[in-house]
Amino acid sequence: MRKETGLVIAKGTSDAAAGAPRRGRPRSVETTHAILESAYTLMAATGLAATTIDAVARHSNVSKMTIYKWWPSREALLIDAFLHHAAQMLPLPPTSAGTQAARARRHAAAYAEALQGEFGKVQLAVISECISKTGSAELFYARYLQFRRDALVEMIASGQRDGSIQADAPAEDLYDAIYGSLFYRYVFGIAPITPAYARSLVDLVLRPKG
Amino acid sequence: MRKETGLVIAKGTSDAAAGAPRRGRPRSVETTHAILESAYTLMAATGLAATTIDAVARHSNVSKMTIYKWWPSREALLIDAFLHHAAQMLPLPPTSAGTQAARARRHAAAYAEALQGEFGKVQLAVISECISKTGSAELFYARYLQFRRDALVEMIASGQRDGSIQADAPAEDLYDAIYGSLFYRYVFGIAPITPAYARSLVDLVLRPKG
Amino acid sequence: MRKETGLVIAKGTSDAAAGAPRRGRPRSVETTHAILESAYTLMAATGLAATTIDAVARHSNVSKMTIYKWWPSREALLIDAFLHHAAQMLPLPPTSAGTQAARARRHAAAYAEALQGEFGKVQLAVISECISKTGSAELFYARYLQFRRDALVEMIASGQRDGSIQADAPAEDLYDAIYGSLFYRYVFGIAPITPAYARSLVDLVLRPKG
Amino acid sequence: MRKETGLVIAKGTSDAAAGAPRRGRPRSVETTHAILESAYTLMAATGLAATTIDAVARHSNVSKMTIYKWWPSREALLIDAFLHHAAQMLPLPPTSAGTQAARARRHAAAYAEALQGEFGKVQLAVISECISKTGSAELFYARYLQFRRDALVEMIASGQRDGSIQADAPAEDLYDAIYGSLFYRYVFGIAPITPAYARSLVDLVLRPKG
DNA sequence: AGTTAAGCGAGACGGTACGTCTCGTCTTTTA
DNA sequence: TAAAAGACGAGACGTACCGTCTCGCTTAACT
Repeated sequence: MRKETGLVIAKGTSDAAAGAPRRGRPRSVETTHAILESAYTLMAATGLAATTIDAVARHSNVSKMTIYKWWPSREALLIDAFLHHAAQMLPLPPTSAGTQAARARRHAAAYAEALQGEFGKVQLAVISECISKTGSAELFYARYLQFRRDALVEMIASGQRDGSIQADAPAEDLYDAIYGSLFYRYVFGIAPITPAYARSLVDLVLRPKG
Repeated sequence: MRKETGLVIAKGTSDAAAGAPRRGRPRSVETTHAILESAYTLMAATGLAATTIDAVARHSNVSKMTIYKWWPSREALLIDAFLHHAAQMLPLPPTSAGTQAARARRHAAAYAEALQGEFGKVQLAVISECISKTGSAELFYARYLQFRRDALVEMIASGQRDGSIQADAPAEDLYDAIYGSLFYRYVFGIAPITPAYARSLVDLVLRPKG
Repeated sequence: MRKETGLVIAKGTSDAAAGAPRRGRPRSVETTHAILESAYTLMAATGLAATTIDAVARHSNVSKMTIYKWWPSREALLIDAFLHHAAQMLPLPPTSAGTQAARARRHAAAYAEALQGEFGKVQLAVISECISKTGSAELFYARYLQFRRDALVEMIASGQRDGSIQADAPAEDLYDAIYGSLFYRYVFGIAPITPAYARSLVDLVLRPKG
Repeated sequence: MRKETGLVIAKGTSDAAAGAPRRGRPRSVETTHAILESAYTLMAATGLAATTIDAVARHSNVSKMTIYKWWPSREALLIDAFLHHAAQMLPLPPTSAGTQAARARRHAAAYAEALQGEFGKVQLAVISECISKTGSAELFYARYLQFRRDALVEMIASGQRDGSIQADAPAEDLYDAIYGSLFYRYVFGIAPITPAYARSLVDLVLRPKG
């Protein structure tokens, strides 16, 4: 089992666990945690714009130098802070009972649920920061989304193979139609993203049997 | 009848055209244009982060005061600058020949085409700026997207009524599935947004007859 | 009797009274007064720094253009506003009874008295403004002080001739020693300028007989 | 024993020298010097009005923040810049040979000499700035003048005690009569302040024996 | 036990944008 | 033609954050 899914940008964190006991004073784990917690807290509480490096340093009682030492940029820190919290929050697609269509329905509903809380707000802020700095959210995709999307695409494909999902378009397209819809509505505030809507959307796109 | 579609944030722009000849020196049209053109040019050329109010003032030879007088915030200016250009670029859905499904297909393809150029880049930057400052892109939706979405939703509904579109979900959901997919893929850089993909997506979601 | 002692800088004021009935709308006397009154009021009430052209325009309900039309600069306006009020307030040296020394003593005491009120504050502000803009207060001297100094110097000289003033230095030097002392103490806030101090100073410098 | 005579406004300057080795990066001495030198240079060269914080920052290659960090206001900086230069330029009253009256004569002549150069111009500008901002030049007095005045007053009093100065008024009054005269003439540009005039003034006021 | 390498907090610093302010000029309409 | 109304360019104001830099103290591994 992997402890980290390769998502962490900060240098050194994994090295510490691995092999060679480095010379000098080892990196303080509490400090790293304090930074990430503070970053997440500030993002959630005061919004993205107010989550400056200075503010994180103040809130966590850590010097700016220490932050700059381990994270190359603001978006890197924000992504790490998001992952630090989100990893547990929105688990990978459930392997639980039911048809693949039912599982897809459950996952979409859970995601819709999560979007309505703090998670949605912070996620969007992080994505926005990536876009602002790099022109797109590819970094966020690579570090967080891709893994989840791949898993769900595979789930849909499997449903197509066993006949429980009747839509015959590429599974990627089906996934994007579902989660793209949810994301689109969320970003533009078109309507509240309810679990019910998520479920109806899955049925609309996947056309499950029965 | 108003010429503008309610998209302009800057105060007074529309009042000037309408009725009462105001007292005092009238607002300079060239100045307004210079500001908007400069803002768009800078957004496209140097990116959103470099498109500061100071930079726009420098580039357009306009004083900062004048900009702050007519636009309450940076995002307001950026949206206006975007609209100023985009209005012509991505016209409303065509009223041209063919079934409603064919017209929807054409519009989606045109949008996909546009996304690949400068337009897509700038649009995304503006949306991201809105999110950064206000927490969501509702402002962008209200000033730009809503009008277009409403028109296309009506087109889809009309296709459903005359039977050329077989999908029987609410037209809004169908629209969001199409354009949400395009947006999602674009934001996360999942794949190039080709006109072909846009057309296949329309067929997948709307299930046109024949 | 002279109405104005040639102190006014603003153009046109005297033309209005004199001869030729000019073409077009005549200059409004109330406007001129309103400007000067407002300028003085603001100087006394809010201090010199807050007495901007904009503030005067606002307070007097006169357009900025009108002020700029008649006064070439801020200090010109401030001097005029000061003269407008001060001319009556601190009259020329009294021609009343007593020896020249007694009259000098009385005038110095009256000046000391005046310095302690609003007059002192405004006068100093105007002088300071002249220095800030032109490097010295020569303009203030030429328009206000010189006339008064000349009169008093002559009074002292007359006292020297008739023997009531024993000091034998040039009368200018004696005048400057008295009023320079008062001014110096006032500017640097060394001590309150009391009439008693002014009188003792006159006696110290002039050494009157008896 | 402190080297400085309490004239410096900038915080921390003296603390650095004293005792406790402070934490963090120590304040840069070159930076402080560059700021003061630039401020003085600009005052002398371009006048007080042009000596803005921005201009000082540009000229000294120092960030505005750094200036604002150490000086609370423009006048504070200007006074410090003046003191920085003036301290050497116009030394305290000489302890050299001769009677007290002769020494007073020499000091007055030296002051008159200095007034005619750049020093007089800058000094007056600083005083004017104090008046503009605070209503009087008490700040300038407290930080610069008082110390010198006290020393000279004591010198005059000593001359009175040993009989070399015959004037029997309070020594403060005598000092103010001399330096007030010089200041008055200088401010209003009544006449050039020559060393000869200064010496004759000392004789007029102090009436030295012989 | 002493040395050495790195972690870390405190805080100075140059740079740059922020949003506000006043100045003095300019351009209209109204009287 | 005077005056009011108000747009405008210029540029200083004081603040904030950025990312870099010196310091000096602390902590552990290595000698």
